[in-house]
Amino acid sequence: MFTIGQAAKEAGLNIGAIRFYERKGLLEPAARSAQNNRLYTENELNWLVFIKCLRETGMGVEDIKQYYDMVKAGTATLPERIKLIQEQKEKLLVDIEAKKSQLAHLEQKLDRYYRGENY
Amino acid sequence: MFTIGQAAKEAGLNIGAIRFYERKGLLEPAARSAQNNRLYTENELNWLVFIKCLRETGMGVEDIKQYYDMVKAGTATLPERIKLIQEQKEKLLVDIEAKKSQLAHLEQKLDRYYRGENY
DNA sequence: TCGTTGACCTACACTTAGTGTAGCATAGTA
DNA sequence: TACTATGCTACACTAAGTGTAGGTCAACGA
Repeated sequence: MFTIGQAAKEAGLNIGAIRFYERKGLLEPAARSAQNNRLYTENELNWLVFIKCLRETGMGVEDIKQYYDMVKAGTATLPERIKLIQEQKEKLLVDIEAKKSQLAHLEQKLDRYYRGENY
Repeated sequence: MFTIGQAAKEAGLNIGAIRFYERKGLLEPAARSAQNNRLYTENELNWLVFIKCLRETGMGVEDIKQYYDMVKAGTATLPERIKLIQEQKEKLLVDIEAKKSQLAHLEQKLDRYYRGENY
C-alpha cells in the first residue's frame, strides 16, 4: 500500500489533485490507515496514472468520471469504452498535428527575428 | 479594418477572449468606430493569431504580456525575445513527445480491450 | 522527556483563462 | 415599424486545480 505522497510521486500528480479527484468521484474514497491517512493499492496507482494520461490528452474530469462509472459497470460497457478511447485517440492525433503547426509558426517567427525584423 | 466579430472569426478566437486579452494588456485598447465598436487592423489581426498560437503552446497570458511589452520596447529586446521563443519551442517539442507517449498509452488500453479484458 | 520535523488531515480561499448572461444601444432589413 | 444581428459594459460563473490555515500524529535527536 502507498501513502498519498508516494502515490502522487509515482503517478506524477500533485497530492491536492488526487484528493480533488476523489472528491469528484474519479476514485473510490481511499482506504485509511489507523492514523486516518489514505492508502492506495497498486491497482489504484495504475488508475491514477491512467487518469493522468486521460487528463493530459484533454479529457475533462467529468468525462473521466463517466468512463470510470462504465469500467465499474463491467464488460457490458466495453464497446462504449472502446469508442470513447478511440475518439480520444483521434482528438490526440489532431492535437499533435496542431502542435506541429504551432512549432512551424514559432520557427517562422524566429526566422524573422534572425533576419533582424522586429515583428 | 475588422470588427471584433470578423477578427474573432479570422483569428479563430472567441469574441470574449479578445476583449479579455485587451483587458489584460495583451493588446492596445482597440480603435473605435463612430458606434463605439472595436476596430482592428490587419497587423492587430496577425498579432491576435500569434497570441492564439502562443496560448496553444501553453504560454500563459501574463508571459505573453511580458513578450508584448518587449516587442513594444523595440529591437533592443530582440535577443531576449529570441530566447523566449526558443524556450517555448523546446517546451512544445517536449509536449509533442509527451502526446505521443499518451497516444501509445491509449493504444495499449485499446489492445487490452480488444482482447476482452475489463481494465 | 521535550521539542521539532515531516507527512498527513479537513475546510476554505484563491487562481487562471476564459465563457455566459443581463441589460442596453444601434444599424440594416422586411 | 418591428425584428434581427452585432456590438457594448459589467458581472457571475466555470474548470481544474493550487495554496493556506489550523490541527493531528509518529519518529527522531539532544
